[in-house]
Amino acid sequence: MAVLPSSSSTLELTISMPGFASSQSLPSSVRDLDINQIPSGGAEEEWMTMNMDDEEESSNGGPPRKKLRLTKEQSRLLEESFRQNHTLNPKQKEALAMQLKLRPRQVEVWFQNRRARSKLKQTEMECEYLKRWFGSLTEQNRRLQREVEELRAMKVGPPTVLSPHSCEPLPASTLTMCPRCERVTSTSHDKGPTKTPNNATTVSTKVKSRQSPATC
DNA sequence: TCGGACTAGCCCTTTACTTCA
DNA sequence: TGTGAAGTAAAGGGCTAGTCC
Repeated sequence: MAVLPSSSSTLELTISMPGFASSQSLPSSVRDLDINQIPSGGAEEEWMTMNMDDEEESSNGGPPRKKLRLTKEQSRLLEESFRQNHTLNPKQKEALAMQLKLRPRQVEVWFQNRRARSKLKQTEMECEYLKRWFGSLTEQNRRLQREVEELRAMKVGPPTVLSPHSCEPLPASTLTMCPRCERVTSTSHDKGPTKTPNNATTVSTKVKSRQSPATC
């Protein structure tokens, strides 16, 4: 299993640039449109207002906000900066905004959205991993149940389970399945050392906390 | 030392807009 | 040409930590 994060806060993802791939198929006239360039054919003042001026305008009953597409270069620089740091201090934000000819608020919002996308991707990957883990545990459980049935059926055979206390072999007839954790135990409910599945120790703490209480 | 007011930054949810199939 | 889905920029509200008085 290759995708297990060591911790949810430290997962590094390689995510394709949002909207970047899809933009490749755009007509060049659209793809190369630079939102920071003044559109030809007038409306210069409006354009400057939308890009650099007071951002409260649209919330005060002004003209409806216009959704802007970031250019490839802006996206590239933002991604690059995001790779170095997932958060920006005010100075970095200001500098980046200057460099990109955007408002600091736009840079801030972009980072917020980018963090959200990153988190979403991470959650999806964790979900996928847990699904697969669940599947393999289910299969393992099935196998163990079959094994128990077989052992019960062949009572005459030599016992294969040792008591953790006495190290004496336990008769198969004394073995039961714990209804809670579905582990095979002896009827004396010995508390021997338990082992988690191979990867269990690397699952995030959230997952760990949902495991059954150590009653078995 | 404690607590209330204020501020900045972040997250989460929602909205608005664009693009594409 | 119309439409729904997906992607994403932006807005707004809530929470929290830090600072000041």
